[in-house]
This record gives sequence, structure tokens and C-alpha cells, in this order.
Amino acid sequence: MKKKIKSVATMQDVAKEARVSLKTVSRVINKEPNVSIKTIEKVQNVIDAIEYQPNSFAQTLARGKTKIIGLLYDTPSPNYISHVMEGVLTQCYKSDYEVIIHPCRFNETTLLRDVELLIKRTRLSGLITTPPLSDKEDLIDLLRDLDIPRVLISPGTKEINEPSVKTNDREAAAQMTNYLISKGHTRIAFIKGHPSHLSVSDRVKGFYDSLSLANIICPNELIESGLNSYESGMECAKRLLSLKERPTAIFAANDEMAAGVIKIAHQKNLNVPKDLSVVGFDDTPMTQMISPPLSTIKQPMGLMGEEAAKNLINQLEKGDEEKYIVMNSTLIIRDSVSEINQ
Amino acid sequence: MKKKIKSVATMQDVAKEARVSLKTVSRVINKEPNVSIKTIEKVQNVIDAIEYQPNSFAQTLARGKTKIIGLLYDTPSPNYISHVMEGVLTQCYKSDYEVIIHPCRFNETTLLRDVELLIKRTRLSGLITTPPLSDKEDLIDLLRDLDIPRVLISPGTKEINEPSVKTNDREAAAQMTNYLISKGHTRIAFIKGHPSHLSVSDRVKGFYDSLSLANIICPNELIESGLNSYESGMECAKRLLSLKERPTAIFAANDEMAAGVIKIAHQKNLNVPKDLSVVGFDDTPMTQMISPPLSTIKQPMGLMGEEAAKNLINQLEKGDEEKYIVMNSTLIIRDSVSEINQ
DNA sequence: TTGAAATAAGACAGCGTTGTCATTTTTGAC
DNA sequence: GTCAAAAATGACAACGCTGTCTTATTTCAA
Repeated sequence: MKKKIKSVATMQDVAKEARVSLKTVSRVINKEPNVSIKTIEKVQNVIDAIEYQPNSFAQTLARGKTKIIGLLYDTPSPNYISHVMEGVLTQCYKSDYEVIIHPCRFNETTLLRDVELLIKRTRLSGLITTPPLSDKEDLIDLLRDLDIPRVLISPGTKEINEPSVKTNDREAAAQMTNYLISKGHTRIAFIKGHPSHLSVSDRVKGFYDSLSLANIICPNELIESGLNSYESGMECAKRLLSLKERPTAIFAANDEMAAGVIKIAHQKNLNVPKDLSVVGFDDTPMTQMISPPLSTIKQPMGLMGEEAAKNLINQLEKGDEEKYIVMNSTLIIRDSVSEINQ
Repeated sequence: MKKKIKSVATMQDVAKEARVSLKTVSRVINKEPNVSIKTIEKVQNVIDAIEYQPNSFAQTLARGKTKIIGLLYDTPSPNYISHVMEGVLTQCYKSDYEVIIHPCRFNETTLLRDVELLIKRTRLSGLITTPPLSDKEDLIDLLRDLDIPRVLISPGTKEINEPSVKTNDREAAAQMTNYLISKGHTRIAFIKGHPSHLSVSDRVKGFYDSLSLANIICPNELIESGLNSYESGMECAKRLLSLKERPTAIFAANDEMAAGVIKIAHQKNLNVPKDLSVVGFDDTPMTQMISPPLSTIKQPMGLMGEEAAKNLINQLEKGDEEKYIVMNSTLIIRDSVSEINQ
């Protein structure tokens, strides 16, 4: 084999310099037991001095398993992905894992095949899924069959028996509804999210929780089904605002749809919030740039990413049992809701 | 060494099954010359049959270099990153490269050290930078010193001598200005971008180009300097709209700032576009959700990511010379500009 | 002081590829 | 049909690490 100019230090170099065997260096690096303090120090000093970094490829090959985690997301990616990603990356770097970000198309027929190849090709040892992929049953089944450790972020509330990180969307939605009720609203409309995106479409439950607690009955005409998009929000708003008896407030299951509602309200010369209160869900950056700034619910996406990674790494290293983590969303009050005075 | 259950096929399996040597299989996989058609077919059939996937770690170790590309971005990430990312990923998967996405903080003092460690640790063989990192001279210097093949996305127009992919922002800004002029505007203000974010801050040049061509003189009071943020757009707008003689149009160097301008205009009871025309730059999704929908300039971010990756891979594999790629931005006309009738 | 157990350190093969070089087979000009 | 050149194939070491097993050293009870 052609002699190559060694650009980076190898374990050999460390061993030679510290006058110990390869294996001893390996022990120090991997914090294995049965090395004397003196030796550890000696080796560590050399490592620091020559800035040795283990070659992860050689490690992987020798160990027979990777330290790589895959992150699956649907593209075009919603805004929150970048936050989740950051959380996952933060956590993984701490534990010396690499992350492979893999874009998928929810509706692509090749999705399953594609993910299977990804796993085979990269030999990744664990996977994190984000919505709406977390709700794709055949995908989850595949992962289970392949016996790949995994964590789902924000799967629907359906009783999947999988490790996951989710937010208390239902409670948060209830809290938001309480807030509207506390402002005197009783005729409140709700725009549901895309049916295959369970975590969004389920938010309606919290809405009903709150309503029934307040003894408010919500007629069917006030429940619309959107598709998570701005346009679909506009469609739903058109119908809601043409009702004989208009709602005084509209709660959209995500911010995009809420923005669509505000757009239509303006077109109909309704003042938001004076004539119509509107609230959303997700706290996308856009919520602060529209008029009026939108009251909404903020999920701790970055933290969720961190928790998901932590959970997965624990599974991988300590063989921890699967865990279900629930995190708190918070109500963000801006200027899109006003008091109703009878 | 502990015998491990072989979960996936290895080259050995293929070789045995096809009754050829290891090396021949390797040749087929890497499309090396000097293999007979017959043999290629024979081997390929076995590969397909047993769904053999080369172990990239063993490959990397044996080859002495990785097929990994790093993508550096500043966090919190602007919206466009996800598009760039998708383009890069698309292209890299085609060529069998992995991508490591690495978030950085532009102002962190540890940035350089951090990137250097990343390179050492992952042994990545090339890097793509996104703005504003593409303008960080010490970072670029580091990459040059380390002799890492690289491609910068949207660096400032300053004469850096580095392979890059950029858009014709200057021409596009001129085109936008022409558009405003064609609508009868002559008193046009411009809000510059963050000074360290050259590709944004340079957009003012196209503005001047167009103005001077039309023999319009722009007084200094109409040039503001923002920081790319919504808030800074509001600040600048406050000043501009308090001038004795108000501008009839404001061109902001990015959409966020333009949104801030519209916000302030509304606060001052100015109708956009009737009393004030506003345009932005970037075509972020938010532009369609604000009122009125913002006229802006769209950069082909996905394509730029693809081109950057293509460029980098060519450098790596064919030793291509550095290249400067320029792509076209396009004017997107929505409803934030109106005609001036004297 | 002795010797068995506990602890520390090392030798060496093997992980799954690819590069180099050696060997075998095919080709084609005469 | 012969033989040199070209093409196809193979043997084997090396990449840089870790697992297993072996050997050397230390510890400490009797």
C-alpha cells in the first residue's frame, strides 16, 4: 500500500511516545478499568500534547457498531425542524455521536425502502423521527422489525407503544381555550390540522376539554378541518366568517392556518382582534411579524430534540427501557385576542 | 475476537458466491477498469441478490479518506438553511457522500477551534459554508491553511479568491429598483443589511446602479442601516417615516426588515401600498402571510445547495479547479407596490 | 517471607475494505 | 501457430482501532 503522509496522529504515535502498548492507550481513551492512575496521566498528557483524535472509522470497524444516529424529517421541512435538529446535535456531540440528517417525503412510495437502505448503508445504530413521520405506522413498523432503537418526536396521542418525546398539547390547547373563555368568548371556532399529522390534528381534544368544563356547547359548524397550510386556513376562515352567526374567536391548530384566518378577516374588513380574536399554535417566527402579532403556544422544540437524543443514547449505551417523555408547552400572549363586552 | 453474528453481507460473501476474488468484487463496486463484462455481470447479480452494501467505514479506513462533506451554518438558522441543506443532501446522496450538518455561532470565540476539531474528528474531506459564515475571514483563512476543499455559498462581493456559489444579487436589486422607478417612484429609501453579512449588505449596490442609470439622486437621509432583523427594520422605518419629506417607497435588503417597515407604516396609519410601497429580498414564506403580500426577490436556495455540493465533489474527485458559480435570482411581484400618479 | 488473588499491561488477531504488485488469461500481429 | 503485449484476475498487506487472551506486576493475608 502506498505510504501515505500521515496528516494526523494515530494511536501508534501516542503509544510510542508514552512508552506503553496500543491496548493501554485504547484503555485510557475508552475509560476502561484496570489502568493505574500514573499510566492514565502519562497517556493523557501525550494525547493532549499531540492533539490526538481517535479515528472513528477504525473504531467503528473494530467495534462492529457505529456511533451514529439518524434524524428523519419530512421535506419541505416545517420551521421547527431546525430547532429540533439543534437540540439533537447538541446532545449527540456531548456523547460523541454523529448525526445523519435524512430528508424523506411522507407520501413517497419509496420511503420505506429508502430508510431501510439508509440504515444498511450507514449502519446507524439509532433513529429519531419527527412529525409527521412519527405518525407513519408502516415506517414505525419497519423500524420495529429491523430492531433499530428509536425515539419518536411528537407522535399522535394514539397508544403507540414506542419511546417518544411529546408535549402536553392537549393541556396547552385547553389552556388556550380557557384563556379565550376568560375573555368572554363563548362562540369559538376551531380549525383542525391535517388528519395524518396526528399531533396537530389532536389538538382539538384540548379544545373540547376546556369547553365542556365551561359547559359550552360547540356546534359542528364551528369545527373546520384544515391541512396545516396558510391557504387551507384561508379556506376554512372563508366558511367560518360567512356563517349567519359568526364566531367571535377562531383557534387554529397551527400558526400558518391562523395567519390565513387573519388574512381573510382583513379581506372582509373585520378588525383583529376587535371584531374577531384569532389564536394559533407553534410560535413560528412569523407570528410576530403579522398584524396583529399572534397569540399562540410555544413548544420547547430544542429541548425536545435534546431529550430525544438523550433517551436514544441511553437506550444504546445502558440498554435503558423505552421511555415516554412529556414536556410542557407554554401559552404566549400577544395582541390577537380581545375581551368581549356584552 | 468474539465471533459476531454477521447481520449484513460482506464483500467476502459476494466473492465466494460469485467465485471471484475479493479484489474483483472491489473493482466492480468501484467501477474500476479491467474487468470483463461477463465478470461484472456475474458479480453485480450476486450483489443485487444478497443486497450487499459496502461497509463505508472499512472503505474509509482502507482508502485513507472519507466521503463526508461538512455543512456549516450559523445558528439560530435563517429560514433558507433548510433549502440549502436539501439541495446539498440531494446532490451528495447521488454521489454517495455523507453530509454532516454543523451549527456554529458566528460570534463565538471558540468557532475556529470548534471547526478545526470537527474536521479532525470526522476527517471530513470538504466543507460548504453558508452566510454569514461565508464572510468570516478568519474562518476561511483557517480552511485554507488546513487545505480543506471548500465552497462558499453567497459570500460578499469582495474579491475573495475562493470557490463559491452566489446569486446575481446586485443585478436583482437593480431590477427591483427599476421596477419601483417604472411605477413612478423617485424618492426611494433603502435599508441596508448587517455589515458583517456582506451578501445582504452589498445589495445596496444594485440599488445605486439602477438609480444612477435613471439619473435619480438619492439623498443620504434615505439610506438606513439595519441588522437584518424585524426589529431593526422597525427602527429604520421609524426614522424614514418621520422625515419631513417621506419616501414613497422603501426597499429593504431582506424580508424581515421589510416586514418591520410595514408594521411601522401601519402603526402610523399609512396604507401599504397606497401611501407607501415596500419591497424586500429573499422570498421567505412569511412574505405571503403578511398584509399586503410582499414583493421581493427569490433566490434559488435549493439549487445553490446542489451546485455547491456538485462543485465541491468535483474538486474532490476530479481535482477540478475552483469555480465561481453565479445563479439567477428572480423578481417576485406581489401587492406591496403601487403606482405613483403625480 | 511466601504465595495466591487481584490488578495492570501487553501481544496479537480481526473488523471489511482498497492499493500494490504478481500472476494468469486473452488478444492479435506476424 | 507463435509470442509479446494487453487485459483480467488474484494474493496479500495495510488502514487504525478494539476484543480476547496471556503475561507481568502488585497487593496482602497468613
